[in-house]
Amino acid sequence: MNQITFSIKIVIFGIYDNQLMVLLRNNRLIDQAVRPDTSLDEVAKQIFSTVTDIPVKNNYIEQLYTVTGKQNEVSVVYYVLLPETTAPTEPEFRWKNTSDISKTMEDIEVIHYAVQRLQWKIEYTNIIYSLLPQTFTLTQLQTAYEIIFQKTLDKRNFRKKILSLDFLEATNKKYIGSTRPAQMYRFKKRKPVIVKVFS
Amino acid sequence: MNQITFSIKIVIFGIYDNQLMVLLRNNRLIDQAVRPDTSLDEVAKQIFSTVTDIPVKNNYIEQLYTVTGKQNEVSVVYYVLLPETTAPTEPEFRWKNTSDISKTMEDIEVIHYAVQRLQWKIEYTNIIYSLLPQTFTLTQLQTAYEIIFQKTLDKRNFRKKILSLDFLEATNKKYIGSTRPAQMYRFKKRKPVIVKVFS
DNA sequence: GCAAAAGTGTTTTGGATACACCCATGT
DNA sequence: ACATGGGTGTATCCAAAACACTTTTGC
Repeated sequence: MNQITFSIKIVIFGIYDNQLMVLLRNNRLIDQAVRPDTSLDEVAKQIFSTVTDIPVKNNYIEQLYTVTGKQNEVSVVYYVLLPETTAPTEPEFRWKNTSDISKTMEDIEVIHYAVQRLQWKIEYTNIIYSLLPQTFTLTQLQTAYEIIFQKTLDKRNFRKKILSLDFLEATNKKYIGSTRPAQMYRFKKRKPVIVKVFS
Repeated sequence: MNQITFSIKIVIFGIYDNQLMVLLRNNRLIDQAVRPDTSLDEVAKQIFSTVTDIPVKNNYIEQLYTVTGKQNEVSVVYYVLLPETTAPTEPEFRWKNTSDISKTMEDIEVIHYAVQRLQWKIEYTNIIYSLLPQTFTLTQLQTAYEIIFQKTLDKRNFRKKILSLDFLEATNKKYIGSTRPAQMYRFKKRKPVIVKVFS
C-alpha cells in the first residue's frame, strides 16, 4: 500500500471590486500538505494565516468536503470568508471572479460547489458579517447580498426585513460621501447564528 | 512521518420501531479502513452493501465530513438512508434510537451531527423517499416526518402541502388494515430533487 | 353498532412583495 | 440649483396555520 498524500485546500472568499471573488495562488486554490494529527479546523486556520499574512480572528471557516485523487491523494476542502479585501501584494496571488472561471481550471467544480454552499449558509445564518468590515451602511450590506445571490433586492423591503431580524445595531458613525451621509451599523454579535435571512 | 490510517465511517439511518434509528456494529458506527484511490462515494457504497448484505440501489448516500484522530487517523463520515428496515440477523448489529444515545458512546457527536444534517436535507429535498418502501400511505409518510422532526403535524395541512408539491402519485393499491383502507402512493421519481417541504 | 383510522374545506393570519417620493449633502 | 444616494410607509397577495366532522372498514 502506497503512502497517502494528505492535504488541505482552502477556498478564500472575499467581496472585491463589487464581485464575489476567490483568492488563487498561481491560478489554483491554496493547497498545502499536512499531517492529520491535530484538529483539521485548526490546521486550516493556520494555513490561511500563514498564506495570507492575515490573522484569523473571527473569520468564518467551514469544512466543505473531502475528495480523493488518482495517486492516493486526499484533500479536505475548506472555505473561509474574508472581510476588508485588498489587492494582493505578492504577484502569485490573484482575486478571481467566481462567476467567470474558465472551464479548464482544475478546481472549477470545487469552487462552484463552494459558492453554492456559501449561498446556502448566507441564506439561513448571519455569517455575512464575515464578509464585511466592522461597520457598514445598509446599502453596503444590501449590495453584499446582491453580489452573493446575483439578484437585485428592493431597498425598502430589504431594510424592513434585515432590521426586523434584530442582529444589527446602529453606531454613532456616519459614512460621509459626496452625498447625504449614511448611518453606519454593526453586527450585535460576530458569531454564527442560525437566522433565516431570505424566504 | 507516520503512515496515515484512512477509513470510512457510515451512519446508517432507518425508521424502525417508530423511531429514527442508526445501525451499530458492536455498539459503534460501521467503520472500515480503505485505500483512497477511487471515488470515496463508491467505496462508501461498497462498504454499505458488504456490511449490511443490502444492495445499494437508490439509497441516498451523502458525505458528512472528515475528522482526524490522535494517531494520524483520518475518517470520512457518510450517512445512508435505508428503507424497509428489519431486525438485524447477526448479533453484533443493533438498531439504536438516535434520541437515546448514551453520552459515553464515542461516536455520539458524529451521530448527533448526522441527525441534524439529515433533518436539514429532509426539509428542503424529497429524499425522504429513501426511508420509505416503494408504496406507502399518506399517514405513513406523515409519521416519518413526525419521527424525524420530533413534532406532530396537522393531517389536513400536511396532505394539502405534500400533494401540492406534486412529487407523489397515487397507485392502484390500498393498504388494508382493520379499519378503512388507505390509498397508497409512490414517489414519481426516486431521485434527489430540491423541494422545500417545510416552511 | 361501535371502535379506529381515512379522508376532506374554509377561515384567519402573518410575512413577502410591489411600489414612489422626499431628504441631506457636495459641487 | 442640481445631481446623487439615503431614507421612509402602505396596500396587496399568498402561503401557513388553525380547526372538526363524515366515511369506510373490521369486529
